[in-house]
Formats: sequence, structure tokens, C-alpha cells
Amino acid sequence: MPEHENNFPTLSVEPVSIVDRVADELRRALFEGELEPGTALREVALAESLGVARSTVREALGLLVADGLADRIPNKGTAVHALDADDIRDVCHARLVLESSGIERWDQASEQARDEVRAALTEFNRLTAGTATSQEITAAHLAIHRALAGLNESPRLLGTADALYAEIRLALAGVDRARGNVREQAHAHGDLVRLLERGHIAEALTDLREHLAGAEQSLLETVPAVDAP
Amino acid sequence: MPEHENNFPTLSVEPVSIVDRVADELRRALFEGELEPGTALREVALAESLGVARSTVREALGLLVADGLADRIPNKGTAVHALDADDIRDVCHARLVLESSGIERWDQASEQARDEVRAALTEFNRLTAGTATSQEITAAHLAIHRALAGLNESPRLLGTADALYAEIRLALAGVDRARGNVREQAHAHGDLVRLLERGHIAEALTDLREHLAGAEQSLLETVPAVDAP
DNA sequence: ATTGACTGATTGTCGGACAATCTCAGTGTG
DNA sequence: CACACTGAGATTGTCCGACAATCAGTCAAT
Repeated sequence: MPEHENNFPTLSVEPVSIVDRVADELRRALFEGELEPGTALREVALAESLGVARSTVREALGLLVADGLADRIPNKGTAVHALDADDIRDVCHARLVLESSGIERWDQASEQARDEVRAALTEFNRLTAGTATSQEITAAHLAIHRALAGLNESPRLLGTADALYAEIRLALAGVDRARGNVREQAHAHGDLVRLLERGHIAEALTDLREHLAGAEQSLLETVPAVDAP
Repeated sequence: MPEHENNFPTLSVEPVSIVDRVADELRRALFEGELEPGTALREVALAESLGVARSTVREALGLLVADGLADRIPNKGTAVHALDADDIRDVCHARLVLESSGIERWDQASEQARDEVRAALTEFNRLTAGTATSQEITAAHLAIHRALAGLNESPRLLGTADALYAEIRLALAGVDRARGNVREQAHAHGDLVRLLERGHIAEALTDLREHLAGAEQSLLETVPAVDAP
């Protein structure tokens, strides 16, 4: 018998370290809007509040910084990342690149990758039909776009896409205006996928471009206006 | 007078923490091939060897892991990332996406971004003409591609591109075969940029695709062959 | 051949310590 | 009043030492 044969492929126990738990808790707080952008994340305060050592908190903060969710200024501290207008534009442009590239690969993508797009769309429709938190709808919405980026079938590109969506969630945290264009968006996404299914790639691309332009516009409204000189 | 005006853009005092220095030293060792892929990076050994505390080494290792240059397995340790064939293919595909997108934006890109491409090309030509380390040539070669990715003018996309190039340098570490196709590559890049200058975007794209396919092929030769069952 | 127990090495987390640095209010000086 | 200096307090960066948890290998027992 081969040595490393895995006879129980469905079984797995992943050890979750305290650092991971702390990082997850911080992420949750960020996305729920409990911690506003710009808030200082003091190591000692967090350590006492969470009942862990400072070094543990420090390492968790390092993870958030690596994800782009927090900024660390040497000798000054770590703070919740605050996106300015340039950040928003950059995130949206990067999204456009990744998702467009995914769409262009629709034909060559695996059936599984395409199914993820369909599944994300139906889940989104299910949520918008019933009563769902604005948070949940946002998550489902992003899941669709994530699936589009997933059409690249590149773990690394999907990883950067995830980082982008995390930043978007950060920008949307606390905003929470249950905008009435949800139904409109639902149609837009449905149309987009329909175009893909029929092989109309070019049309799907322009659809996406318009959709993302709108998204950028509404995201830009979340950034506090700067005072002109 | 505005408060935060930067009258000396070239001046900056960046406080380099010990963690950063350790991380830089490790990166250097990785790229120079002193540390082979798969090598275990023991925290205590590194700490003693570098004369720093274990926690400092630990944090530096966290940076490398975040960059994808090392893998950390819980309770087992950190090791130099070893790329397999799938990794190579993924990195190359991701490169293609980012650099293609940059090329398509050639017309809309800023003059500065285009100049970076030209500068990288001339620097590459200068190095290949004279006597230069294989390391240096590789760096200059990657600088060209980095400039192509820079045409996106997106800090985030450029960041992921940098991560990809770091992985490539890792794969190329120690290989160091001064391949004779350098001259050929020089011509290829020159042609590519020439096509861009003349606005022949589509041709430039196919040029890039072929070039990257070749690069993928030679990169795949660096991964140790797996034993078939 | 499988199981179980033991050992040594390594990591994960903790707590405390101290110097370096930043912030800011206060103080003095012209 | 404007300005530079100073000092206290807070916070981070780094170090040290400690200990439990976990892992890899050995070796005996069944």
C-alpha cells in the first residue's frame, strides 16, 4: 500500500490559532462597522479586552495590515484603514481588470467555475426576494463578482480579488443604506450572466464596465468630502 | 502656506525596524539561492544566527509568509516556499492577465508610466550589452515586465504583480543558467515596445503571450520532476 | 504489523521588562 | 503674542525567559 494514501478525503481538522481567532474577530468588527475607519487599534487595550497577550494581538494586527485592512505607522501604531477617493478608484479599476479578464475566459473556464457564477447569482436572487440584512445582500452581491474573478481559475488572482472585496466591505461598513436599486442590480447581474451563457462576451464586458462605474460612483459617496484649498 | 507640502520629494528618512532588516536579509538569501526551496526556517536558529530575539524573527517570517515567499504550517514551522508545476502555471497566467491589461491601456496610460517601460528596456539593453551578472539581467528583465504591469497605474495591481515577480525570482534562485537566449529576449522586448509605440496593441499582445509561454516553459524546467506512479 | 508510550525538538502563547519614539500640554523667552 | 524648549505620559519596538501543546522519531509490547 502506498504510504500517503488519503482514505478519508472528507475529513480534516484545521487547528485555529489564537492569533487567527483574534484576527477574525477584528475583521468581523471592521465589517460590521463597530470600528470606524481611522480608529486606532491599541495593542495593550485590545490585549486586555480580548484576554490575550500583547504579542498575540500584535501578530493579528500584522495579518490585518498584510490584508490591507489596517495601516501601521512605525512608532505610531495601527489604525483601521481609511479609504480615500484614490483608493476607491484604484480598487474599482483593479476589480474591473480582474473581473473582465475572468469574463473573457468564460468559454475556456471549467464547468465548475461557471457553476460558481450561476450559484452565486441564484443565491443573490434568493436573498433579494426574501427579507435579508443589507449586510447579507452585500455579501451575496460581492460573491457574484468574486465568482467572476474566479473564472480566471488562478488562486493568486482570486486572492487579490478577495483583498479588494475586503476593502470594499470596509468602505461599506456602517453605511448600510438599504439602497432601493437592489432590484435593479439583480436584473443587471441576471442580464450579465445571460449574456455570458449565450456567448455574448463583448456585451457582457460593457455591461460589467457600466455596472462597476455605478458601483464606483456610490462608493465614492461614502468617502468624506475633503476641504478644497 | 499649505501645511503638508513636500518641498524635498527626494528626501526621506524611513525608520528601518529590525524586523524589516531581518526580512530583507532573508529575502536576499532566498533570491541568491543560499536557502533552497523547502529549507526549514527555524526560529531559534535564525534568532541566534542573526543576533536578534526569536519574536523578531517570528514577525519577519510572518512578512515572508504574507509575501508568499515562505509557507508556515501550524505547529510545524516555516519553510522556504517551493513552487510546483501548478504554481508556475498560475504565476505565469496571472502575469499574463496583469501585463496584458497594462498593454491594452498603453494609450490611456500617463506619459510617466510609458517612460518607465522605455527606461526599463534601455536599462535592460545596457546590461545585456556589457558584462552583467545573470542575477542583474534577470532583475532588469523582470523590471520591464513590472513596468508593463505598471501601465495599469494601479498600486494594488502593481503590488500583486510584485508578489508574482518575487515568486519567479524565487524559482530562478540558484538556477542561474546564463541562457544564451538573452539576445533573443532583448530583441523580443525591443519589438514589443516598438509595437506599442506605433499603436499596434493587438500585435503587442500576441507578442507578450508568446514570450510568456516561453518563459513558463523554461520556468517549468526548474521544478523537480515528480515520480509517476 | 499495529499500537502505545516515551523523548527531544519546535512552535504558540504568555508575561514582564526596558529603551526609543511620539504627543501634547506647559513653560519660559523674546 | 509668537516661538522654541522641556518634560511627563503614552505607545510601540525589541528583548528575555518561561511553559504548554504539538510534532517526529524510537522503541517496547501486543
